[in-house]
Amino acid sequence: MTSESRVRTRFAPSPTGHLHVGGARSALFCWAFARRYQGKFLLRIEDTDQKRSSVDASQGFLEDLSWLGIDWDEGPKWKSCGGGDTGPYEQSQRLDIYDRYMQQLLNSGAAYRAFETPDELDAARRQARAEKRAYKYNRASLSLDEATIKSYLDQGRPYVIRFRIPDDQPVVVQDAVLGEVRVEAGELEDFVIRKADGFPTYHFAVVVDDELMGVTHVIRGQEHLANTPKHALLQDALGFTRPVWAHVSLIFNPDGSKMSKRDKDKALRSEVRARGLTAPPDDSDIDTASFEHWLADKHAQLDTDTATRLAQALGVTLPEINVDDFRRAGYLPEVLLNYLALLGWSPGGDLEQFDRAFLADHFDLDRIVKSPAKFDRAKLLAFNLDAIQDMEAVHFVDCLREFCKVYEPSFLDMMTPEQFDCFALSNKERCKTLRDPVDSGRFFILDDLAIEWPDSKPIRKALCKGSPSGFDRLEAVRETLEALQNWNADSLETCLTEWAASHCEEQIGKIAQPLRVAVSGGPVSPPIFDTLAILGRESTLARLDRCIASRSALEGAAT
RNA sequence: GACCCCAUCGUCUAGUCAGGUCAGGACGUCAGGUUUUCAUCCUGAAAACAGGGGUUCGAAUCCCCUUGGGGUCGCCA
Repeated sequence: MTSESRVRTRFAPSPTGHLHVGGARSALFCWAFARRYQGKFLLRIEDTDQKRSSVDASQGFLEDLSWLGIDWDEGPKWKSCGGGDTGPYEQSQRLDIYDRYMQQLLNSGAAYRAFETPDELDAARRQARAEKRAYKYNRASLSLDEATIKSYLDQGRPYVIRFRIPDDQPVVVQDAVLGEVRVEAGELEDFVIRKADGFPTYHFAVVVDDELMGVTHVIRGQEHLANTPKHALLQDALGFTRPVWAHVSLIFNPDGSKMSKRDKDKALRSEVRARGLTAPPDDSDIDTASFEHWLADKHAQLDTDTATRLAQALGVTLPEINVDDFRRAGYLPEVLLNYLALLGWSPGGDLEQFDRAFLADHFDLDRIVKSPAKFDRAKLLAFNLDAIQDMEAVHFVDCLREFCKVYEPSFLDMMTPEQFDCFALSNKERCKTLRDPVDSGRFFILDDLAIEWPDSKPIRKALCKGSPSGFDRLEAVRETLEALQNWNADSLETCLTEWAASHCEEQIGKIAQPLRVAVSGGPVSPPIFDTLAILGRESTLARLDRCIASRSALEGAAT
């Protein structure tokens, strides 16, 4: 491959909301393809919608991308990524560039000014719909004479610029995954390339930027397939070279609906409607005006924090759809990356689990799957488990510590570093996510006085059933524990195994489970010796005593 | 509705481009087993070429139709 034909790919998100998994997969494919051919991967922020763009959101994208390990060679600067000399990489900074090319099209007659108002167009669309006709812009402004146009301009009438679709010629585009895609003449309408506010539309900006940034391969979601003929025509009119397109199929929810970044808002809105709420719940901390606006506009999105608060107030579980959601849920970045790659691409054969380096060596366009894929959380979870089990123990401890630092700082505050290490290690073999240990190990950081033994089947089974019962054994073992010399997992194991030999017919479970319930308030914990070691002698005995003291209440409830 | 895209176990997929192995793997499911709880772990099983027509000695594979699914139809990207 010559240096001129060096691969250059780009990921071009609009900075609205967080990076969702579909976008992440597109970015990953672009990245992998560039790496595979020693090319460049660029990042460009498509912020030509003044109403929706926000600086914060694009920061979120960068963070999400870099968490996944997708680094970009050119684009916005962020840590060690970004830079490059085909920028600026924010479209809002490139307005003068677009205007130049816009003028070129205007001069050649390939584009023209159109003065219809949004309301007029809206009415025309509705009418077409009512008449069961496909709507297409009627080119009314194309036949305006120059004097009229000049007078409109003098009056300061707002206008857009439309691209004039060449007549009578079918558009054929080659797609690296789909093959030839053909659209007959007359199917396309004269689409808008510059909005009334002077900003280019997506179609125009994307074409100009891809050319100027030397993009050779455009890998993107199939939702863009219908736009591609428009882009091809624009490129032809501008004298640009067409890139290689590769349209990747979409990712769906298990129920078959499109996995959309708006799913959270959808879930929230439908709950709000189901309850007939017209004002935000008291504890959601949302002001009424923005709540009403959000409720009325199905395109509106709540930011993550607000959505989370509202979900809590409503008792709704939000679907995981953004990269950040999976991070919060305790998935490992390399696992998400692996799974995402597998959703729509495969290396062939039976290989499924691989890392970033493998992708960078082996990824190619010809193995991208054409059909849409459903996102299977169970499989992701299984991959995450495999990865955690394969990890070096010390690395896992580091990962869990990092996770807690961000999402569960109380675990670090309430435990000594030694306790935390032991806590992490005792969970490594049994957790599927980084969140599992903190969810199931909440009791570790609770005050001893906060542990309760609610009346439930597993608790009664462990404490009340049998003769001797769990309570009987707890009372019997207390003294032995109190007298134990060195309080650590090994000595606890020796001690309790010996004790079980003489008191439980060598069945360690007979004492393990009552102890587990006594110190945790529930039937689940890490291995019992680790659990007691982490808790320490003082907490263990305090919880034991309180549990024993609750005996009559629980036995009373059981009858 | 119009246009475009897609179609192998429940799910992700290998096999398709160069027709010829009991259609392979993984996740999930089910049945056993190991285990101090949960989670692991081990063994085994059920499970698919959407339907119909061609072409061919032979079709998951090539062609056509039907059906089903999806995308797009914005001064969003």
